[in-house]
Amino acid sequence: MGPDHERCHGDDGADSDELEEVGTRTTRELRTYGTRLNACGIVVAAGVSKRLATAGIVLVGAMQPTVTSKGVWTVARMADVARLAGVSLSTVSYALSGARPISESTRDRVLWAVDQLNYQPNVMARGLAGRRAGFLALLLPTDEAIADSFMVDIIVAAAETARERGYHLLLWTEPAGESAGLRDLMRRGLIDGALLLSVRLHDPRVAALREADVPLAMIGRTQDPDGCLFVDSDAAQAADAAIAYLAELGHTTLGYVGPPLSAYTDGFGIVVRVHDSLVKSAERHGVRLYPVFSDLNATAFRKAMTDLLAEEPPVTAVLALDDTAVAGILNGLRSMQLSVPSDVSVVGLLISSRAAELTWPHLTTVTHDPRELGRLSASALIDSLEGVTAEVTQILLPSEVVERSTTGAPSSGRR
Amino acid sequence: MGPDHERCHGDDGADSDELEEVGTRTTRELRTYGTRLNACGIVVAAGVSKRLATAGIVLVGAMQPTVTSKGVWTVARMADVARLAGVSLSTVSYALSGARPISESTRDRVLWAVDQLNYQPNVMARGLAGRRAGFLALLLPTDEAIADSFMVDIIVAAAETARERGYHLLLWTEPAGESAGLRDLMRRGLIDGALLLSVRLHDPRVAALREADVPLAMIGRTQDPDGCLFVDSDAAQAADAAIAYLAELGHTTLGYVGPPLSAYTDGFGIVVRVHDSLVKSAERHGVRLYPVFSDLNATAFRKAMTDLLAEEPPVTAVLALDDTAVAGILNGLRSMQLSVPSDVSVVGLLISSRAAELTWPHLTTVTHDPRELGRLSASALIDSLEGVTAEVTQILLPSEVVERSTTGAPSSGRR
DNA sequence: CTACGCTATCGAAGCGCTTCGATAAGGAGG
DNA sequence: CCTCCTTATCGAAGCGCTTCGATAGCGTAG
Repeated sequence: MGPDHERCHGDDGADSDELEEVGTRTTRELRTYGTRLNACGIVVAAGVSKRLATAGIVLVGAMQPTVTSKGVWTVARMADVARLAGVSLSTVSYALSGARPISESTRDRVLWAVDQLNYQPNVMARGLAGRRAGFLALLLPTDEAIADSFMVDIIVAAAETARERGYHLLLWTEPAGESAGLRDLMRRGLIDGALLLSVRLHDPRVAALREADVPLAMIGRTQDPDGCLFVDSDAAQAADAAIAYLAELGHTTLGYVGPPLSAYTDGFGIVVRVHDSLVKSAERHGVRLYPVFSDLNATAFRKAMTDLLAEEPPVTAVLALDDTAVAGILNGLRSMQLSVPSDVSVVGLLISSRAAELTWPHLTTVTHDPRELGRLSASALIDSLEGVTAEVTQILLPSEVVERSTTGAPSSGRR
Repeated sequence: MGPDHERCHGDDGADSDELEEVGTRTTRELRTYGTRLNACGIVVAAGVSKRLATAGIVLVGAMQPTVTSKGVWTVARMADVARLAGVSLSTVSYALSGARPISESTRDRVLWAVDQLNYQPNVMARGLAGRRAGFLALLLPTDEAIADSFMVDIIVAAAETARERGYHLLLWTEPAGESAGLRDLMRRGLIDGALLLSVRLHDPRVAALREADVPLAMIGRTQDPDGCLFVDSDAAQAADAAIAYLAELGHTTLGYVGPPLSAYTDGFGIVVRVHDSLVKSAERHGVRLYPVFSDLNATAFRKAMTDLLAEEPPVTAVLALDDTAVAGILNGLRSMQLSVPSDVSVVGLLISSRAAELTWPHLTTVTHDPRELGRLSASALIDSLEGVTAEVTQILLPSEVVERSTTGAPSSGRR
């Protein structure tokens, strides 16, 4: 490793001169990846490039996907496939892309040759020549993130899905609210589409992408996502499920510890939607709901809990959205000598199981698999890119109650 | 959005026919990104492509980086820069890459033109023509991950660093232990180097990459990382710092709740190194250390704690490596009616602050900023790619004690 | 039997850049 | 004053693919 990979760049530049024609194909055509990947040679029927010889590579036989002992390997190009299949370059291209009809027999031969040579299309060449680049960007705001515990899962799932569908996932980080770098990215003709993480109600990235006509899928959604593809947690359904669950347990007075007011003004959609939905659901289910907004620190949480318990009647169950908030609430209750769930039940909304199991007692949550967010958004974006669906996919993921150890029936005689 | 971005692909194919020469440059040369990015036009002095006209775009003036109201924008190519600077294409290339000497005055003019046109080199073209692709792959095992709470931070930091240095970060997911997909990736001539996450002591990915001569940097390290670039947590130092810290508090009998034995046999380097280092450090500091291996579930953790407290004398402090383990231990202690830290102190090794603050009491940790892992590894890899350093960078990141609320002096009279 | 329209395939022209050999312009040495 | 170098710049040939127009072959209708 180290600087070694540069070694064979000191090319004497004379390699193609002393090479004879081999069939209809010059050795130049058969050139190796040696310039790029040191010690990688292509097999030539007769004549050994000086460069390869220098690199100590012995070339034998015809173009085969053989990997010799010394790490010498061959990289088949489309021309090799065409030759082996006995068709022209363009036929191979069409056979693989399906852009024009190719007879079944020809296609079979091409596919056979592809398989024989273990051919992998060169991404760069494809991107340069065609309209499709084969890249999706995953736009990741760097500064903060609400619902943070979902992040890794979303990312990994999106990457896996992209890969399965033949795309590459590019990670693009940028402070939330900016889109200058993103614009550059787009002008480089590099990406086919973008996946937006941590979408705000008014997200400048969306405008930038739409203006440049880069197809995009939001994970989350803006205030008015009309005509724009998105996959989001169904906040209304989750809120309703949570309230219904607590109501069923017998709770009639609930508290909701929401994020600090700044999260609302910053335009985190999920925060706003959960809040509104909780209020509506509480009404529908005939339970009282006291929402408070709390900063994300121990004192604030404790104050929030004190306030909620000072209501008349006091709350018997508390809901929270943020994983820090949940930990803080449990912490606050404990320091007030109240036990969970016998004194107060706690429910976390849209919290990953990873985080839920780091609390004690383990947190009852109303949530869905965060991987679905990554998987579905990538999938929908690719569908739209490839014209599989004519419609704009908009998905709201329903949540389920995962009962762990922070919830129970309200204590009858407390206070 | 949705299927819209495909609209102008229904190209009538007649656009270049009716266009006249403009200066020395045909309108063909000035072609737009319209095929790729619908509704993006390039400004032509005379003659409007039918395709652009159809898209409702009005073209005026000369090639300028103007972004008109309707989202019409121009994408400068190197030829545009060359023309504006009054030099040849190759001169621009050399001026930008520095591959050949270019006079200062010329370079200045080129840079001025680049700035004027807001030129961004096309990544695909550069990758195709040159030896440098401009991509780094971040190899992410999909199945599991020890030290999981570091993951997002590492990923984001690596992406940011790559971007700052002019590289793109590609996310490549693959089940740990496999490298077939990785091989394909490399044969596609797409990546310049790879960043390996969750490296095991014997990691097949390393062999695959080295065989293909793809430069790589490990985040973590294999058993024998000789000659290979890596950035890893300094397990020995962290272990020693933890032991020293507890010894200083007055603890003389410590427990270590290690991951299940399978983590050792699976070859997670960090697990093995922490274990060994703890044992050595304990000896050096003259304290007793009882290591136990525990499965990652509540019963197992409780059993582990029971065992440790049954030692004679019983342990007064417990160390753990995994964040689940830490939560489990705190949980177990609580269910045994023992309080933290007055009865038992708990220290987490290499646990992110995010996770540390989800526990209650907040966990004292011995750790470093996980972002450093991402930042330094990306940085070192790029340095080695660009030949900045001749040496092989191998970094062991030191940790610091972050005292939160789970540690204190041992209670004198317990039990 | 010829004209016509299809379909499957081919050839060639790029995509936007890097890189290599060639060349013009000076400077030094004879 | 001419030759030989050196240095800065240019021109052109690709990189490996997609795509467009052209063409050969064939079936069908006139």
